[in-house]
Amino acid sequence: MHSEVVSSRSADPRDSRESRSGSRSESRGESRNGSSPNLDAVSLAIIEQLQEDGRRPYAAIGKAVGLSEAAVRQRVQKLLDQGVMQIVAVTDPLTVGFRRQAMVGIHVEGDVESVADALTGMSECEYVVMTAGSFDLMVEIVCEDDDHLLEVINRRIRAIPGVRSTESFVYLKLKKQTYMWGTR
Amino acid sequence: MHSEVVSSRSADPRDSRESRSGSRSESRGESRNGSSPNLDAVSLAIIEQLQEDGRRPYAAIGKAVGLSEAAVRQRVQKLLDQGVMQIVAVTDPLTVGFRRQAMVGIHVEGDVESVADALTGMSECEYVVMTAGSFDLMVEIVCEDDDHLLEVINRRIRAIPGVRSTESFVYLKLKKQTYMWGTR
DNA sequence: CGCCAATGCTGCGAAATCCGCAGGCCTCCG
DNA sequence: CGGAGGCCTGCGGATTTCGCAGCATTGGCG
Repeated sequence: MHSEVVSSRSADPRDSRESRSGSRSESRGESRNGSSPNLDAVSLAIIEQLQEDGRRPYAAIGKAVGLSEAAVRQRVQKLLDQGVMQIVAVTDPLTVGFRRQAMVGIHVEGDVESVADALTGMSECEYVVMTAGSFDLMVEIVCEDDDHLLEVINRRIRAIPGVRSTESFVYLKLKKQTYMWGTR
Repeated sequence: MHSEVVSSRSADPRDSRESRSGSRSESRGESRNGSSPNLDAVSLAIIEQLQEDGRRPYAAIGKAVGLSEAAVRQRVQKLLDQGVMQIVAVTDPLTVGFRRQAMVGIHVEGDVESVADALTGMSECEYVVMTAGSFDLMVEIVCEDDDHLLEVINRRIRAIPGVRSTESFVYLKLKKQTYMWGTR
């Protein structure tokens, strides 16, 4: 994702160091079944606990999964360091002042990845994915208002070399947004 | 990396309701459609801190935003209760065993919302949004493998009454995924 | 104007949690 | 056999969380 994994301990405000774990390359992962690092049932259970409440105490998690507090702490730290998991605050864009969202499908000529990289650098792009199908790229955009949205799509995205054409899907209503995979 | 997992803490997280007093916060809250959160600059700064590290201690946050520990704690609790924010673990689907993702555009005849509701009930649908444009709905799907994906798209989604046709965009590579709304 | 209720911040002990570290088991090789 | 590495437990001490009482500000109202 290009962003960083946050470390959890700290107690020091400027301790925002991040751990670099490859993470960018394993999305290539086609490896049948063997790709997953060390995710046993216990780690999965820990993740599940933290999906319910990212601030749940280690001791409570340990009781739920059958491990000591220290063991849970070590596992969580490892999952964070490895980039398998992040513990973050997620918000509803509408409630924090972004009133226009859109999905944009993009047709590319030439190198798709370079276009994707350019999009990745734009702060308004929350989500950039290379796809198979009639679009080469799909991008989710979060803007403050219509003017902002127009400017991003027409001036910025279409100005990227290699972008042949775009098609926009303005959000009318967000019906569902979860982050619960791994718990099914 | 990509993706994530989350889930709400306790009761309904989507409890988006507004506070009655239309407080005139100088930030970007703004009402307009009813959901006006009273988000001032300080709450935004708190959210920003928690987007970097969901487990950051209240005292550290307070030092960063200029508030006491107790005040930060009260604000965070309120943001959680109001459903403005969630603190959760997010994971990379690939590392948790989901190897196929796709965005599906859907053409609907008849009532769009009822189709959307049906999709919302499917656990494989992580993201359901009603859009303006050539698709009426866009859905993100997370599956374990190709068979699973095929079954979801061809058997389940197309079986929903009102679905006229679908177009799939299988993910080749996820380039970016952030949760930084409200921090720009 | 004064009063009252509501809101939001601070400060402060007590309780709970986090954190580092010292072992104790295992397993895996050389 | 011996040692290195991985993972767990247990344990104090430092830190953080939690609940509550005070205080200041704001807005409604007679």
